[in-house]
Amino acid sequence: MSANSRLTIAAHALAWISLYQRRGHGVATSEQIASSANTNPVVIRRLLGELRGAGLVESRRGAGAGWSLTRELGSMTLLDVYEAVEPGPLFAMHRATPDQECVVGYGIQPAMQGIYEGIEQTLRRELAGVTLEDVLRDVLAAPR
Amino acid sequence: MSANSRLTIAAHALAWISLYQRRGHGVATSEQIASSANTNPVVIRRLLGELRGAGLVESRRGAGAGWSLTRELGSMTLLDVYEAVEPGPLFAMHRATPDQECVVGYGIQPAMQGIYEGIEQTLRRELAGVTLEDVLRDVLAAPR
DNA sequence: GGCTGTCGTAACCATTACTGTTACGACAGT
DNA sequence: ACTGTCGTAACAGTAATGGTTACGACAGCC
Repeated sequence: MSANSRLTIAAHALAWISLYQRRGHGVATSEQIASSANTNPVVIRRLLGELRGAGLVESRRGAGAGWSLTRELGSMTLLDVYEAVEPGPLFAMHRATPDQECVVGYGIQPAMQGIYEGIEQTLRRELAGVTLEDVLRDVLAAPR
Repeated sequence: MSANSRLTIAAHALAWISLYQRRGHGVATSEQIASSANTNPVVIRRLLGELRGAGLVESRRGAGAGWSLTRELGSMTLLDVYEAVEPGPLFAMHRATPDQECVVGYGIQPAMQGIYEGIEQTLRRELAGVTLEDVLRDVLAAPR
C-alpha cells in the first residue's frame, strides 16, 4: 500500500510540543521538532501547516516565533490528525471504469464502495478512540 | 496514503471467475478478466499469481489454459485477498530513527507501534467479516 | 529603524510503488 | 507440429513521499 509516516510524524510533533510546553518552555520551533524526529524542518512545517488548517495548532511568526497547541491533547484524537494529513480513501477503485456491458464490471464499483465505506467508518471509529494524551502517556511509559 | 486498486481488482477477478464458472463455462483467461476490469492481462496475471500463492486460485497452462477457484467464494474473505496482495503495514514509522536522547524520540515508536497494531487488528477483523460471496451478491444486486 | 530568528512556500531531486505495455519463452492440449 | 495461454522480465509513465535549498514575509527586540 506504500504506507507513509505522516500520521506518525504528526503525532510525534504534537506530543513534543505539548511536553515542551508542560516543562515551562515557550513555543516550539520546527527546527527543534525536526531534530527530535530526525527529519527536515520543512517537513515539519508542512505537516504542522496541515494541522493548523484543521485547527489543532497555531503558529506565530517573527522573532521568537514557533508552534503551540490550540487545545489540550486529551481533546485531540488520532482521527483529527488522520483527517488533517491523509486526504484520500483507503482503497481505490479501478483506474479506468470497468466494462459496463459486463455484469461484474457494472456492479463491482457500487458494491466495493459500499463495503469500503463500512470499513473506513470502523477505522475512523478506532482512530477516534485514541487521544493524543493517550499517545503521550504511552510515549512516557517506555522503559528506560 | 496513495491508495491503490489492488484489492478492488483482485475482488473483481474472483467474482468474475466465479460467475463465469457458475454459468457453465470452463476456466477463465486473464484476457477475459482484463477486458471486464478494463486493464491489461498482465496486470491480472500478476495479481492472480499472488492469489495463487495464497491458495485462493489455481492456473492451468497450455492450450485451453486459464484460472479457476480452489474453493467456494463463501469461504474466502476480503482479509484473505488483502493479505495476499497488500504486504506492508497500514502506517509507517519514521524513515530515520528519531533522536534517542529525546524523551519523545525515544518512546514514540513503541507507543505508535502498539496503537497501530490494535488498529490493524480491527481492520483485519472487519475485512474478515466480508466474504467474496457477499461481494458477488452485492455486485449482482446493482440496479439496472 | 534596523537586526534577527522563524515561519511560509516554492522549487527541485531521489526514491518508491503502481499501472500499463511489449515481448518472448514455457507449457499442454489437440 | 500447431495453437492459445500462462509466467515473467523489462521498460516507461505517473504519482506520492520525503529531503533539501533558497528566499521572501513577518514580528519582536535592541
